[in-house]
Amino acid sequence: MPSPPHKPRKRAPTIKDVAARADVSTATVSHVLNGKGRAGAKTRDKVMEAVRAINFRPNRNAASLRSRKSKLVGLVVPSLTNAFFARMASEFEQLAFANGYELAIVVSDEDAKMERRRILALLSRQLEGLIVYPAADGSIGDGLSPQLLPPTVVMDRGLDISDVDSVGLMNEDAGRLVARELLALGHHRIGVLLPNVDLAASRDRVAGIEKTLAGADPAVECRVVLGGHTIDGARSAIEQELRRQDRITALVASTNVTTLGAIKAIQGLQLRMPDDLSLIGFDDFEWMTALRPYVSAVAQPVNKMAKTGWDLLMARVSGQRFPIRRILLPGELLVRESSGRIKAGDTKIPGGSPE
Amino acid sequence: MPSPPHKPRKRAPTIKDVAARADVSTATVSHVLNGKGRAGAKTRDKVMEAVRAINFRPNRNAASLRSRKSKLVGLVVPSLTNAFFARMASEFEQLAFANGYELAIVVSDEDAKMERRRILALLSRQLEGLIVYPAADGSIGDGLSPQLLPPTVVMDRGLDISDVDSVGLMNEDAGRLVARELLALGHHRIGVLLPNVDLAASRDRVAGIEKTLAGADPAVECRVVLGGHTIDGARSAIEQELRRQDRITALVASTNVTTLGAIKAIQGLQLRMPDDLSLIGFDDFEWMTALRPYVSAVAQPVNKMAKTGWDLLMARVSGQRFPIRRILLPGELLVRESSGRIKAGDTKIPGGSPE
DNA sequence: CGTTTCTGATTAAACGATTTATCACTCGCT
DNA sequence: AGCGAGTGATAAATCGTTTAATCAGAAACG
Repeated sequence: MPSPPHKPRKRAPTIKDVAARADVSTATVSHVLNGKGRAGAKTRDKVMEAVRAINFRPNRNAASLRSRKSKLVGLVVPSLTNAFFARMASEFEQLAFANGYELAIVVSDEDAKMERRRILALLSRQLEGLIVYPAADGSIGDGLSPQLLPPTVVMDRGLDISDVDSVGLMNEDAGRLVARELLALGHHRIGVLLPNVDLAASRDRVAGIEKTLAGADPAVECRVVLGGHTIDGARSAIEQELRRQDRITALVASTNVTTLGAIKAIQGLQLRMPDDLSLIGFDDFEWMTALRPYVSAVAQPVNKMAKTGWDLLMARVSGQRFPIRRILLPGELLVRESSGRIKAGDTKIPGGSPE
Repeated sequence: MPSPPHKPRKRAPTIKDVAARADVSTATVSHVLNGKGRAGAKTRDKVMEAVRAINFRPNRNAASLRSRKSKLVGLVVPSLTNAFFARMASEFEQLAFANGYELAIVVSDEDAKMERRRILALLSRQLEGLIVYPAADGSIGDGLSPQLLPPTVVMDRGLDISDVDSVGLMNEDAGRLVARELLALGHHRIGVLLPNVDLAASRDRVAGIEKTLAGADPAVECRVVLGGHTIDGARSAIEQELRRQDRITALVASTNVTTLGAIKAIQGLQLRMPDDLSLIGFDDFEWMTALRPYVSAVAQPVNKMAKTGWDLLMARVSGQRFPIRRILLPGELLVRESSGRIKAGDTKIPGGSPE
């Protein structure tokens, strides 16, 4: 048997080691490293030299303890397998690092209780700021008092939470955009597939759609279907609707998950887009270009949203005081291949028309 | 102008506050909370009561400082927008939380220098363990000495790094699987699309393919194409090959990114799968079911990989000593719609098999 | 009853940084 | 020469926990 590798793993050098080697006090080392106090040019060099020589890296736990600055911000997302949140997490991670912070990412799994536990765990690390995509609207962490939290920015959903800044999409406007497009294409039975009614974002998107449809000249029917947070859940939920004799002529999916679920359902029933049914989804990812048809969707300004949220958070973290800010960014409707004019004799049972 | 919200943000309660309220020493509180020392039933109750009353949450920075246990493990991934890594991150996050740890996720952006910087930043948080998907093979963090690192598990790539445990796919076997399938289908000009030659994982997959093809009875041509780490990069790289007169009859894409790139290229050139070209990719995600055709691929045992890596790491973290372990898990070839027999007229090889 | 053993709880010293207050010294100025 | 201001560096307290070392008292024992 090969002998186990001998790992010395000697204790990491501390600021004292640096001080000793540079023949100065630890205070001086700290000052040099953080550029705080005054320091002469040659001592500065001595210190830096020593730091390099023994490969010193300050223990951030100790630093945080004393300075009360953790250089840590938390990010709570409902899921990382959802490409949208993964993308957002990626954006925030970049921003954090670029600003000398670290990002602690936790996953709430779309569950408020879990969200609470995760946030509490984060809290014990003394984060300076928190970015949350709440699992449910109305509160953070199932009723966690904002008093207990560091400066917080709520993203995308839960804009109705009081006392916290938030950044989101102009959801109602996005809904309007989609509805208008569909009306222009002549659709008159429109379905809306959303995860559930607990999330303001989806609710608002639906509201935008409904309000627009309500004013339509020839009356337009609007059917709302709840699909949950999984692709297959959404698929089976909408499948029922698509099997109806008088099925909808167009479908709006209010999230990327429901969009994927809708596509699966549509494909499973051998319906063709946009001939048999128009589909407009939400969110846009590079890999979606591989889908046939290339699905029309409302794209969110992912980059700008992250930047806006981050800047807002940093403003608070740095102690600026200003009234609660609620920033909404516009979505962009990308008309692609899955939406189009309704066919003349539209109500037809799946069975396929010849080309 | 509305007045800014008045945030008191009073200092968080400390263990001293608990001690005072329960009328015991801080040591006792600590003992009760961590179940370490001896504690009487009634004092235990008093303490817990006090903890609840003032809503005490221990400052983990202080705890880590003293106990030298950070309850933190780091995860380094090349990207979070790549669904595979996002999925893995998600798995590890679950595992970490379930075991009372927190996961610090950092993104190296496929760049060794960046990987180094990120790891160093993590290190200052005193992590107990590190899980890395190296950006490049042969070393962690562009030559970071394992001596400086906490217990580390290298995932998926870089199995040739000495002195660290690792978990990966049986890449060469996976390559063999794919090659055999393609041979069985009668293909004789096979392309392989991989990001680059710097990563052992892809190299091994290719090696498996090449070795298998080398032994084929009627000689089989194998063309290797480098596509980089982006979908569009892969797309344009393979497009050239697909435009050739004597283009390949089957293509293997060694990662999910190159798979997507290949699909885009194939669609762009109006080629049909599997009639004009067979495609077998790597990685399997739920949303891929929305792709037409549903692409054949080698699926990695994501769940088991994460679990294996985590357990290995925890074993090291808990101080167990054993020889370096390199664990390889088998991939599973999922034959779906994008791969099939070559069309009869396509081959000009004498003696072509007629079915 | 005296001694030992256990039990439950405390005291006080870390842990590794930051920060406040202070100090010694050099200049510049009257 | 005397004094105030400015510079560069330091000593020591501190952050909120954990933990090693004790300690007082009760129970057990001969």
